[in-house]
Amino acid sequence: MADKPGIAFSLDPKSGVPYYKQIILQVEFAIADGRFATGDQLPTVRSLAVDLKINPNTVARAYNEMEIRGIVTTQQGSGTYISDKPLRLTEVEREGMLEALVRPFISRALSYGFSLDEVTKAVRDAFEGSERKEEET
Amino acid sequence: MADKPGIAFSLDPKSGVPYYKQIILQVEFAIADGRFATGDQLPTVRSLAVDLKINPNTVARAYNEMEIRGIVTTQQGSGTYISDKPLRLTEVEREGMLEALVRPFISRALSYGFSLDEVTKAVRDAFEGSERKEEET
DNA sequence: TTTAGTGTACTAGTTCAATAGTACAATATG
DNA sequence: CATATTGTACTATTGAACTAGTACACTAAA
Repeated sequence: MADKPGIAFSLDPKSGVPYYKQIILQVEFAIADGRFATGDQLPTVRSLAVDLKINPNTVARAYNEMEIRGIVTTQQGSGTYISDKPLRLTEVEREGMLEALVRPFISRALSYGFSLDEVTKAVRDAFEGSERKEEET
Repeated sequence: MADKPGIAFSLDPKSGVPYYKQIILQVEFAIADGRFATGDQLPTVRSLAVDLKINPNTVARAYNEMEIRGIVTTQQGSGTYISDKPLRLTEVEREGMLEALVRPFISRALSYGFSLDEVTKAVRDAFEGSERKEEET
């Protein structure tokens, strides 16, 4: 509790997932399971770039996308921080975003012949798998 | 009922979705809502290419991907047909595929702060939106 | 066997996403 | 102000995805 070690970022070059997306995912997961909380500072663009042996711009791109999504806020000269409220959207925006998220997912599930029950169960399982981690905090 | 007019393919060049994927999606949806059934013949590579004013190889690529996925079977000299069983997977394969489909979806939903209830409801809505079309047949 | 139909193979061109290199701008802090 | 630390802008390169052009190979049917 004395120091926040931050989270351990790592990249898998062979995964086919772009570096900047890997960074975003790791931050998102860290927020989801409590390793990052409101106000926490992310590693600086440069330090993370050195750490991961990639270009600062690649880190910056990840941070920028997250800022656009409202996940973090950046202040030049100071650093990048987890947003006060991870997401502050109107109800309409939330619904629109959720629908945009769900639609392609469902269309694929449908074309593969999965039933509503199967999908619902899989969704619940996946959710509970994630929530379990939070309970430990 | 006398003739099968087939489905009306169309492409949107501005959508950003590759042509071959648009074709796949249209076939998948046509299967999902009953406009295509087992054994039906797809338009030939050439005729669809002429129809959509694209290269035969682009159509062929769509058909190939669908064959790999088991959605259609092709026979040179004859044509391309909807598979006997749209998908014939073992239970293990089905579960693996579903999980692979669900996981990234859920991780995004989580990072945006959506609850299980919200997601479940959205999934059900999306599903019913698709099923409704079937009831008309 | 011929012929018209089917899918396929190979090559090339274009576009765009992803990343890096490098220099710049803003801010905190002494 | 000075200077170290923060994020940012601009450009270039690389590699992969996508599509097209064209020629080929297989099959059904006359």
